[in-house]
This record gives sequence, structure tokens and C-alpha cells, in this order.
Amino acid sequence: MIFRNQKRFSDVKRISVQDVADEAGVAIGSVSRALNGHKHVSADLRARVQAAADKLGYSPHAQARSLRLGRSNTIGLLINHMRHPMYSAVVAAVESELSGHGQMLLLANAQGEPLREKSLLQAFERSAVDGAIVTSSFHDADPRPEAYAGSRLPLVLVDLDMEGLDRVFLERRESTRGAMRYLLSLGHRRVALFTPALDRVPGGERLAGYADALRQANLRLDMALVPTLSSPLQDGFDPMLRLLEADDPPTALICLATPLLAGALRAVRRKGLKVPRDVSVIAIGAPETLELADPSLSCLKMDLGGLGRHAVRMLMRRLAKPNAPVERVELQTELLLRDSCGPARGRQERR
Amino acid sequence: MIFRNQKRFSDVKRISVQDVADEAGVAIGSVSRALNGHKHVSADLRARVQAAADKLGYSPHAQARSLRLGRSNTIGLLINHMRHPMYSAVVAAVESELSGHGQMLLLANAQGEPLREKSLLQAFERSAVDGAIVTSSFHDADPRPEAYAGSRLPLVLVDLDMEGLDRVFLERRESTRGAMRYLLSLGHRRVALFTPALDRVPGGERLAGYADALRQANLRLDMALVPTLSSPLQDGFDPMLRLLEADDPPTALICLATPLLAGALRAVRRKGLKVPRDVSVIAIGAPETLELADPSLSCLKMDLGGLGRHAVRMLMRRLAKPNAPVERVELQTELLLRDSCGPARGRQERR
DNA sequence: TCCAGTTCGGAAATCGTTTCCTGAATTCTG
DNA sequence: CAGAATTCAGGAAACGATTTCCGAACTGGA
Repeated sequence: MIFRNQKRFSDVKRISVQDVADEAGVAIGSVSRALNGHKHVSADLRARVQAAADKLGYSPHAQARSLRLGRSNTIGLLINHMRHPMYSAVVAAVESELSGHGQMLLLANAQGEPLREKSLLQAFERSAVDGAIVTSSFHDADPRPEAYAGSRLPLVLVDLDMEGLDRVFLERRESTRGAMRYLLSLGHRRVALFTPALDRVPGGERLAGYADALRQANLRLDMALVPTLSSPLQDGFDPMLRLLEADDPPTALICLATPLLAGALRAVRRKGLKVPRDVSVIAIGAPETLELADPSLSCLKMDLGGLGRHAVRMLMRRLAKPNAPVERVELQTELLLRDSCGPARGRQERR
Repeated sequence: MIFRNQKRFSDVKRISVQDVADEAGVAIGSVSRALNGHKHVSADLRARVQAAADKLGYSPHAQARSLRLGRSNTIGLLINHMRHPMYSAVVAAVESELSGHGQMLLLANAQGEPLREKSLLQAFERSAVDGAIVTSSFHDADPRPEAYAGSRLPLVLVDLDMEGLDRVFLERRESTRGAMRYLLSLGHRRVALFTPALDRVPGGERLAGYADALRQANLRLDMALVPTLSSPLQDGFDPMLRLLEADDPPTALICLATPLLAGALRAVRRKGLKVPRDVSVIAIGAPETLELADPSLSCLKMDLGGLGRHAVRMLMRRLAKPNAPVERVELQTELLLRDSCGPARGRQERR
């Protein structure tokens, strides 16, 4: 008999401040003042109202309250690729950070479609969220300033460095250069780089760092080692196999920690090669997602939690002081050395 | 000059149905009727109103509307462990399914704390979500019927089989028995089982299936092979190492695909053992999260997407017909054989 | 001509809350 | 003790949208 079952949804009326007022025998306005800790409320009234509210199990209707107050204590989080491990980590971080601020989280997924992204931002406005955090995954070469700037909402951009808006993003160029320099110092001369969308910001930055290191070492940039990949969710098997079967195969790989990496490692195994004996590997991603790999993979460690935490902090700051100067935070990316890199050997010696 | 920057948040007034009415030179009621597709609205009026709305960029205030309408087109999703790969997959599935229904998603994380879970359900009620999907991770031996049944919201339970509420959950006992039987058929006699919280539902079911298989094979259940694990996020290294260094070490492992598995595999490597030569492994989890493992891991494949899809479908159904009979869906779990299991050898032969 | 049906304006009620206004009661101040 | 200041609480307005009710103007058909 615990469950009155389906019927319970319909037959329970929502109790309002009016009901509490009736119960306590006071005016409706007094209830509100008593519950919201206004000054100029007698202890007696406060107690009576509190008792009545408890007895009836009253809890204020958030929508009505936010209609009146003009704020909802809810923020929107717009994700572009939920399946991308990077972004699920951001969701987790944002949620956890937000709950500490007494805010709720409205989540939406634009799936990388600019149109959908725009309509979701509008939906956020309609829902009267207080602000929104937007993570862009597939950046256009020219990001979409009109969509963001046209929004009436306070926005924080995650992982997209766009003028005029609060934003937090990961450093990529310098750290990729560092990873590359490390591999070069081990004697590697042919290093493959697997990162999608080289014509857009994240991929472009990595390519730039990669090229920087080659230039500094007076080595030629061979774009055959940097295959064109459309999506981070693409399987890396075919591209890697092609490279390994080509004339002058790579002895090392820098690769985004997505199915790209899983596929690339499969290709390495398929060819009977070993990491790090034959191929050194540096993954780009969160160490947690690399746990299953053997040997443990060296990686460029992206601070995904930091993205979420800073985004929330920035948004709260913006809500508190709407006219504060725009903030721009670049999170450092660290090269974490583990067991997947070794000295180059093999083919080079024949030269 | 595209960005009027911070000031744009304050100086743009929200435009209301009244503004649209003025712009179109019609009455406020007509605007509402025109936009909401009422009958008895001339094509001319409809066009004029639409034009005015577009020109002003009007979009109705969701809070005000839902206050009046009594529904918010938002549903709540209560997660218990965002970091658990299982639940992030459910989030993704729910989000994607929901967007097809024109609903928004309010996300909250109870972090496995019953108190927090209860207060979040209340927050959902306050937020006037139309319904909620609740995923329980750490089930109490006796789940929390009072919290769920006491809620005024239409609820769908994910992965918790509780009478009286719509629910979808994974089959565990039978599939674990199947995995175990398979390992026994390969000659394994000592199989470790790594699944947390044996005294609660998910762990208990698996243990039951494990024991079933042993009983059918007339083998003794040795609880030394089923260590007590407090959390799925615990590292499996220590427990596995202890087992491998004990007198009669396991030759196979069935393990939840979380840090438990990553740690257990590290322990296997640490002892200089190989999968599947020395230790056969069956993971319990989503194949996507196992991609990096070498060799590729056989697994009990949980249909996480199915959990999310069914949950949304059930909730939509419940909202449409509040008095429909309670629905209960059990999703089958499939044993996916890959390269991590082999015949038992070694120690057994000495017997 | 009359009646029924369509179309739209205007005003008012409603959802549940907070806040402003106002008046009464009480306390302080000189 | 009179006047000023403060405290307290009731009543009503406001937030923005939808909906209902009523009435007026118009159309078309019998």
C-alpha cells in the first residue's frame, strides 16, 4: 500500500503560498516574507508560518518564483559532442561545480550542427536560464561570432578563444611542440600526427606546434604523416595502417585519445609492431581514459576538469558583475611521460 | 563593433507578447492565438503577427508559459555517479532521445548520497519538471521506495527494479552465469569476480549468477575470489595483486569495466602474466570503453543506450497517459567474445 | 431579413511568487 | 507626553503568457 501508483500524479494538488497562508491564518505576503527571511518579521509569525509550511510540505514553485524574480538559478550547458570523452568530462565537472552554487543545469547537445546550436541557444533564452556555457568541438575556421554575440545571455565559451566573451580553453600549440621535441630528442624523425580538422582551430594549433618543432630541428614537414581526419570519433585503424605500410613509415605517433587512438594502436598490433619498441606513442587526452592501455601511454594531459571549473566560476562572476571586464583563461597542457615512448631504432639506421 | 560586449546583457529588454501586438497593430490575445496555431485565425493576421514576431525576435518566456500551462516541457535526469562510464552513456542516450521530443533536460548528480538524491528530487518538483528519470548506482539492499513513491513526479527508474514504478534495467544474473559457464568450459576452475557492493542489487545479482554456474558444475564457491569492493571507481590493482600472490590464484577474471578493470589488468602485467595466456578476462561494460585494451577484451555488453532510450519512451508514455499500467523492461546482456579468453593451463595441471 | 458562423479586439482571470504600498501598532526621543 | 521613527502585517500589484468571455463587425446562405 505504499504505492498509490499511477494515480498519485493527478490527485495531489500542488500546495501554494496561499494554502500556507490559510493554514497559518495570515496573509499571503507575510508567508513569503517569513520564509524568505525578511527583516521586520516577528518571531511569532515566522514560527507559525514555518509550522504551517512544514505541516503542508510546502515548497515554492520555481517557475513562478523565477518569473517574478527575473532569474532562474539555472544555467545552460551546450555540448557539441556528447560521445567525445573530452566533453563528457566537461559535463561532469560543470555539474559538480554548479551544484555548489545552488544552480541547476540544463543540458543540450548541438551535435556539431551550427543551426542546432543556434536554436538551442534560443531555447536557453526562452527557458530563461541565467547564463550558458558553450563548448565547441568542431570549430569552424571562422567561429560563429554572430550566434554567440547575438545572444542575450551571458555566455562563457569553453575551448574556443573568441574575442569579447569570457572564455577558457586549452593550450595546444606549445604543448604539441613540446611533445614533438621530446620525440625528436629520442631520435625519431618520422612522427605521425593524428588530430582531426586541421583547418580549424584545435587541429590547426596542434599542427602549428608540430611544424614549429620540425622547423627548429631543421627538418622538413611531410604532410603525408598528418592524414586528414574528419572527426575525432573516426576509427584510426585505416589511416595508421596505410602509414605503416607506406615507404617510409613513422616511428612515432601523436594522437588524440579517441577512437582515432584505439584504431591506430590496433593497426600497430596488426603489423606485429610493439609500443614503444617499434612505435612510440603520445596520446592527447585525459589520463583516465587511457587506463586500459598497455603499456601505459605517455600523454598530453588536457585539464578537462579545469575547463568545467573555470567556466562555472567565470559565469558566476559574470552574473554577479555583468560589467566586469572580459576574462580569458588558457589552461596549460602537461606532457605526462609514461611507458609508451622509446628511442628510435630500425629503419633510420639503414640510412 | 560586432560585440557590444558586457553591456548587452543589461540594456536589451526582453520583448513580450505585448510588444509583438503593438508592432503588428493587433490585440495581445490575437498574437497568442496566431502563434499557437488556434483555429479561427485569418491567414492575414497570422502572417502579420509572424512577421512582427520575427522582426522583433520574439520568443515566448518559457517560465511564464509553463506557469500558465502547468507543464514545462522539461524533464529531470538524476544521475548518481557522473564519472561512472555507465552513467555518462545513459546521459548521452537520454539527451539524444529527448531532443526528438522537444523536451529540455535538467541534469543533476546525487553522487550516491540518498539524502542528496531526495533533495534533488524535491528540487525537480520545485522546478516543475514534467517528470524525471532516476538512475541508481549504489542501490541499497532495500532500495529507497519512500523517496521515489513520495514524489509527486512521474518517475522512470533506470537500472533499479522496483515495484509500482515504470522501470528499465539490465539483466545481470543470467548473463553472468553465461560468462562463468563459458570460462568453466574452457577449463577454468578459479575465476575471480570483481563487482562492487555484493550486498546490493547489481553486485548481488552477478554474484548469484556466478554462484549458479559453480553449483551447476558441482564446484565450491570460494568467496576469497570475490573480494569486497566498495566502489566501482576503486582501483582494482591491490585486490587483484593480492589474489595473484595468494596460494591458489585465479586463472580468469570477470570484472566491471571501470578503474577496477584497469587496475586489475595492471596487476596482471605486474606479475609478468599475460592475457589470455595466463589469465582470461571478461569485462562487464560498454565495448566502446574497452577499445584501448590489448588484446581486445571479451565482455558482457551492457545496453546502455537502450536504458536511456527506453527510459525516455516510458516517461513520454506516462506523461501522455498518466493512468497507463506500469511498465517493466529488462534489457538482455550479451556475451561478446573477443580475444581475452583462452583455455586454462598451468597450475591446474599439477593437480 | 434573419441566423449562423467566422474573425478579432478588449478586458479580465489565472498560474504562484515576491515586493511595494499603506496603515496600524509599537517603540524611541527629546 | 507628544511627535517621530520604527516595526509589523495585510492587501494589491506585478512578472509574462494563455485562455475565456463578451461583443462587434463581417460574411454567406436560406
